[in-house]
Amino acid sequence: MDIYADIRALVAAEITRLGTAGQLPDALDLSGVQVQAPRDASQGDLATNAALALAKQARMKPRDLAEPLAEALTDHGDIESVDVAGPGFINLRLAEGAWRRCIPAVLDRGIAFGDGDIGAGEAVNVEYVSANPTGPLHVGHVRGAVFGDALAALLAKAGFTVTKEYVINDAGSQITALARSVHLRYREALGEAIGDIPEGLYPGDYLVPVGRAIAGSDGDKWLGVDEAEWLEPFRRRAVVEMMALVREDLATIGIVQDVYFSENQLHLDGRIDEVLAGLEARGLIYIGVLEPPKGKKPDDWEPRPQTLFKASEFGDDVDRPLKKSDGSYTYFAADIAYHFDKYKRGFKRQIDVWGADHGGYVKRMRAAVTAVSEGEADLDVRICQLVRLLRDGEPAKMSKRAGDFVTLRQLVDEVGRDVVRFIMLTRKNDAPLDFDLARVREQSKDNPVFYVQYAHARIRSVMRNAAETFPEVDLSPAGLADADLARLSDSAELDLVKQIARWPRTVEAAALAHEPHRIAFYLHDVAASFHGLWNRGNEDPSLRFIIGEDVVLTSARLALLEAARTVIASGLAILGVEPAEEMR
RNA sequence: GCGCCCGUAGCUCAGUCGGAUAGAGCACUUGAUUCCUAAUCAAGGGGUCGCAGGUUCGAGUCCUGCCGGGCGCACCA
Repeated sequence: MDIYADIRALVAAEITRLGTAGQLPDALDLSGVQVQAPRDASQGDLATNAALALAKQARMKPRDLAEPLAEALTDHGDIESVDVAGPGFINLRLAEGAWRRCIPAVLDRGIAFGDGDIGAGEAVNVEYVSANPTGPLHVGHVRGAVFGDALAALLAKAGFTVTKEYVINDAGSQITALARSVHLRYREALGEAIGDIPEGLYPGDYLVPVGRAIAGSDGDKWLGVDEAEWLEPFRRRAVVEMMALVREDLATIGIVQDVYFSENQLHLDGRIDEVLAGLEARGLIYIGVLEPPKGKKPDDWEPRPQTLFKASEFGDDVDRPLKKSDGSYTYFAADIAYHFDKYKRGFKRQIDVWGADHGGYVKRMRAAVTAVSEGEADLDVRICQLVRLLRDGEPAKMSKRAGDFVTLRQLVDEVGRDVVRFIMLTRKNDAPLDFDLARVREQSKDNPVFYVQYAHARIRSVMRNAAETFPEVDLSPAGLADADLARLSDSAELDLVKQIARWPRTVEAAALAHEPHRIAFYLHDVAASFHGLWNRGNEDPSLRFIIGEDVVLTSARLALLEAARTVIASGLAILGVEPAEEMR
């Protein structure tokens, strides 16, 4: 149940009814009508902008529209009072009982409370991480990984059918460099002194076991033979090994994707030719010469005829090359084929999660998706800005075992998986993020992970104690659902009830905006309400949760706490963070 | 030079498809422990929402221009 949606439906029904009855214009477009909580709670529980939103098309003054509507709403049982305020807002105060009804609903549904249906089962593809398979994941990958994973979970909760995908860039020249690096390590494993790793190859120690493994399985069969012979097998073997490494890394922060898609397969299957032929047939490809970039002309720039895609017809600034000067495909061409493949697999909604350094690539990719799907598919690209690693406010220094970067694993080893995931989601994706290794391990409210976890653990603790006080009472969610909730009458208690009631709407809004960080902020707010309620008991013992001589009151309060705990667990599940049972 | 993103309290940031008197944490001041971790809470002060125009009943939010910062900028992936 979503009380916001219920009241909006009620408002819409009344407008329609008044239209039919001739008191308001008929057949108004109600799409702009919203019901939301006013910023200032003294104005009421809920407010609707209906009169303001409809004034123009109804050709009426907002207040003239608001009056009859307010009058009509007064009759509804859940609505205690109605008044018209400001330019034409209709402020509603709901009966306390209407709010309290969400508590048994939460207890009944558990963490499924908040599951929505705005997705209506529609297929969405979320592609994230997609790091080049040339080594372990590093901190630069983590934010996108966590963001994409949480976004996928959020969309699933909102009722979309989500596929989580990783595209393996296993076709480019960096894989050739990787294969050569592995071959060096292979020779090393067979006893050769290889000296320093040459410039342009991958120096990281993580390739040592790969070379050793090949030496173990294949012996010396790749020694002293032409590169032409060993290169392809080494490329394949190296990619397999690196992807195993990547998946292990992802598993440490709880990420398992549904599809790992090989870009190389697109080349092998001739799918790039295919999609380009389609574009060519529609006149969207031509041979042309691009202008040099203004203000920053590369030294070796020369006019060069290339195969170009008319990206500028679909909103990009210039047309984009599909083939390199040697005639081979650009990465962009492969990416077009890849996104076309997703479209053919049924994804009209596609989301790509990229790092900040790919910002300049967004327009052309969106243009290409529009072109190949003939406007049927929509691609949203979410750019994750950089993460600055700090320690007590200073740039963090960590040993860099894997070449020249800090790995995901080092980060997880130091602060733990839940902290990594939560902190990465405490900022909008398009804002830079400071990750302070010292602060996130503090057990204080400076640390939002701790703060939310603590709220959950505290509620668990209350439940354990209540079970000792009332051993004969059924304190399970099902048992508490029958509690006499009319006993919840303190304003701080009702505030928490109202916050819990906002959960379904929070999920819906965050999913539509593709903004999982809103979940993290909501959870922080719920935790704050709970901690506040707790401390009310310090000031006034009659507001404590466990009242030894009053099992009915205690049950009502425990029902509220269990609902709050459930919503926190429900939100943490989206973020991929374990709810804590106790803090030690 | 061009494109994208960001600019909100001293600091770090929220801000609901445009809504009412712009919010939270930190820091500062003051206060609160018989429940169940004070690992928390309550109260107070603190703002030209970068600047200037525009759109409209209404703009932190949308549009245009400028200022400041980040990222990117033929054929790399």
